[in-house]
Amino acid sequence: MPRAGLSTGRVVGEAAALADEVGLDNLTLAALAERLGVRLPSLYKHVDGMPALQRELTIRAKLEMTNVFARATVGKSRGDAVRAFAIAYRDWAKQHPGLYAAGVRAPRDGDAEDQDASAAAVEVVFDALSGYDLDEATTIDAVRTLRAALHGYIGLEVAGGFGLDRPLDDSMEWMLDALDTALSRTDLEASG
Amino acid sequence: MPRAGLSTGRVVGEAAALADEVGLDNLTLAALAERLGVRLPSLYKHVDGMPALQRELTIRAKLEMTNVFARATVGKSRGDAVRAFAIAYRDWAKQHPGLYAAGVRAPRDGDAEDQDASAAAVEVVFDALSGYDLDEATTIDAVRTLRAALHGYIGLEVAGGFGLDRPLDDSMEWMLDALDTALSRTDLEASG
DNA sequence: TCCCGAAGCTAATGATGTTAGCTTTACGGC
DNA sequence: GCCGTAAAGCTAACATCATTAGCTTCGGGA
Repeated sequence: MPRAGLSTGRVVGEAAALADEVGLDNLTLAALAERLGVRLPSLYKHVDGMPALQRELTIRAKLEMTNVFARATVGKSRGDAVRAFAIAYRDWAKQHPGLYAAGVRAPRDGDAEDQDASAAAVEVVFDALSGYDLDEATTIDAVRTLRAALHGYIGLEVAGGFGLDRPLDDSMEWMLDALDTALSRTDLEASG
Repeated sequence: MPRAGLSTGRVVGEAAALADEVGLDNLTLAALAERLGVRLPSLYKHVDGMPALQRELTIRAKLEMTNVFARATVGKSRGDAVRAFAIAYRDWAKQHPGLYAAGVRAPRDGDAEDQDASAAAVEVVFDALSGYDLDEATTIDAVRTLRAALHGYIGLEVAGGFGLDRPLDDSMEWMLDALDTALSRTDLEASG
């Protein structure tokens, strides 16, 4: 009988694909093993159990998001950067719902690799807002607001929480306009 | 041996308390039964399994939130109403993290009771924003934005996703100011 | 060629959710 | 006050899942 030829990377990759299909909550080692054509305990040669697999997914998600969002916002600033970031964020989250769910988990204390991945992802948001010339405190406020708005919007959207009769794109556009308005106001105040 | 004297209400109530303590993801019928001083299968006399229990929690959460938020915003309007709503929202979510997590789940198609509870909760947000005199489409945009901003903020906050060196209250305040600014701007445009 | 490490397997264990069917309690009707 | 019945709670059994232990075998490097 030939070997399956697994590796940690392949196991995590298939786990991500499976999570996108059935939801992160329904990701199970049993289904993952079957998908890989292998018995369940064999997975332990590549991944140290379910909690460790979830952690791997979290880190992979953060790294991918960092890349995608950085590429989407490069060369843009202010409102353009915010819009490009928002659209990339939403598209990626909808294409990878399981991995996205893994990506919004906070690192555990002392987990340096996860902490680094998180910091890099937040850094992209900082960069996207750098064109507004905000002071330090306001920048943090704005980064938190943008992250919260997008995270909440996506969360409610994929959960089906928006039942009202109006296109979701339009409301997202209004939300981004509102943020741009607030940022420009702060910008003027700070420089005036 | 005397009876435990359970009821559906008591079971769901203890489930909510347990979920708040250990997290909704870690809520288990086994622990719930032990907490109630009863064997696990006995729970099935009052609740129709784990999925049904989660649904009960979802509905209970929406009803409670509707009451709390309505009471918090009564007699207030515009920025005051938005602030009061936001504070009540955040306080309640932090006091009831498990129940809150259950409360942000969308109803399943055809589940009239859950749909009604959801509609009532959204209605409170509409009422809170009524003082801005927005047109219908803008109202929907604003309701979605406010819900998304708060849901995202709470989600990131309880997940420990905000690692930066600035008080969380201050950033929330900035976010609410930004929204108020946007709403007042729209207000002026619409009436000017 | 040999050999050793890693890949994958079987077997066993414990936790959980679920169903079936039994016993017993408590309450309402007589 | 008694008695029958519906509901409450129980034991037993089973399926699924995660995890650990220990075995077998493949495959590349000395």
